[in-house]
Amino acid sequence: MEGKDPKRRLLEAAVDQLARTGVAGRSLRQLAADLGTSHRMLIYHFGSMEGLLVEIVREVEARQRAALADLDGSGTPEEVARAFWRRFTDPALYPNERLFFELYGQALQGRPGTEALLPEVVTAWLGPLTELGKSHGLSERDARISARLGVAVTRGLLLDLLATGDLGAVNAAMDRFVDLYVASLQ
Amino acid sequence: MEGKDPKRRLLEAAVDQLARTGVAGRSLRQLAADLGTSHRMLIYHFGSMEGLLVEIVREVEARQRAALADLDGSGTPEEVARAFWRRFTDPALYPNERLFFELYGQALQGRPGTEALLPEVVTAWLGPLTELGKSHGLSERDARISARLGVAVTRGLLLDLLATGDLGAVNAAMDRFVDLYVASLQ
DNA sequence: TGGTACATGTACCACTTGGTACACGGAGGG
DNA sequence: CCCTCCGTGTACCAAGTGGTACATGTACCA
Repeated sequence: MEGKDPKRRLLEAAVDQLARTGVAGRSLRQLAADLGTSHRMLIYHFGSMEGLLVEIVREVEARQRAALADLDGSGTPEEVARAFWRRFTDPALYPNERLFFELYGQALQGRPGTEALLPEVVTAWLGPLTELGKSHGLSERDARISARLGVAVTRGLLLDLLATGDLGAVNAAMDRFVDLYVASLQ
Repeated sequence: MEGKDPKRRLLEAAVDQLARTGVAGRSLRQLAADLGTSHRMLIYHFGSMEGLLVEIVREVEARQRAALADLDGSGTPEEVARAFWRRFTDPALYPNERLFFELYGQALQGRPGTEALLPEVVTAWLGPLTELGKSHGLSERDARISARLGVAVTRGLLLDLLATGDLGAVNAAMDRFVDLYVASLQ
C-alpha cells in the first residue's frame, strides 16, 4: 500500500486539503504546511503555483469522471437519476463539491491554470447520459436535451444544498423533477 | 447626474470592474489602479479589504434583488419563466453572472466577507416565485417545491451557458423544462 | 476670514508571496 | 567505492501585500 509516486501522494493530499480549506486565498506555503512539507517541494514537483493548480483541476476532473464511470446503463433513467442523486447528496462529498464549484467559478473568470475545467465540465456528462436516454427509447436529440437538463438540475440543486443545507427541500425538488420527467414519457 | 457619494461611486465601479476581472487574485492596489484611484482610498472608504468585499457582496445581492423586483405577477408562470430566461441570457449580463458564481463558490468555502451571500441566495427567490405559483392554482407546498426547482434549473443552465457558450443548447434545455412543467398542469 | 470635516495623495511599514540557489542524504549501478 | 540522480530541507531574494502616518487640498459654515 502507498506504493505511489511522492508527487502523486502530494497531489491527492493537496486536493483533499483544498477541499477543506478552499483554493482562493491559499498560498504555497500555507498548503505545504497543511501537508507537512515545505513549499519548496510543491515547486519541485509541480514547477510552479500554476502548475500545481493545473494538476489540481485535472485531479478534480478525474474524480468527476470516476463518479461518471459508475453510471452503468442498468435500470431506467428514473432509477439511475435517483441513485445518482442519493450519492451526490452524501455529506462526505460536500467538501469535494464545494471545491468543484469554487474552481468552476474561478475558471469562469479565466484564472490561469483552471481553463481546462470548462470545455469538459458539461459535455463529459452528455455522452453517457444521452446513451442512457437513447437506450430507453428517446431520440438522439431528445436524449441530448434531457441529459443537459438533468446535469443542470443536479448542479443547481447541489448549489442550493451546499448553501442552505436544506436536504429535505432539495430532495423534494429533485423528486418533483423526476416525476415531471417520468410523466412526460407516458 | 452622478450626484452620488464618492464611496457609492467607487463601490459601483468596483463591482463593474471585478465582474470583468474576477475577485480571486485581485489586490487592493490592482483594483484601485483599474479604478483610477489609490489603494489608500479603498481602505479609507471601506476600512479594509474584507470590508470592501462585504460591500461588494451586498451590492451583488442588491442587483439580484433588483432583477427580482421586476418579476411582476402578471402572466402565467410559463410566460414569466420564458421572459426571465431571456433576460438572464443577455450576454451583457455574463460578467455579472460570472462574478455571482465566483462569489458563490468562495462563500461556500467560507471566505470571510462573503458569508452574507449564502442565507439569501436561494430563499430570497422562493417567496416571490412561490406567490406566483399559488396565484396560478398551486398549493403552498407545490408552489414552493416548483419555485426551488425553477431556481435550480435556471442556475444550472446558466452555469452551463457560461462554461460552454452554447446558447442554442441551453435554450433547448430550458424549453424542455418549461414544457415538462406546463404539461404537468394539465 | 478662519476653521472644520471630508476626500485624496505620498511615503512608509512589517510581512508574505512565488521562486531560486545550494547543500545534503540516501539508493542504485558501474 | 565512487558517482549520479532523486527527493528534501534551509536560506535567501525581489516584489507585492494590506494597512498606517501624515500632509494636503477643497468645500462649506460661522
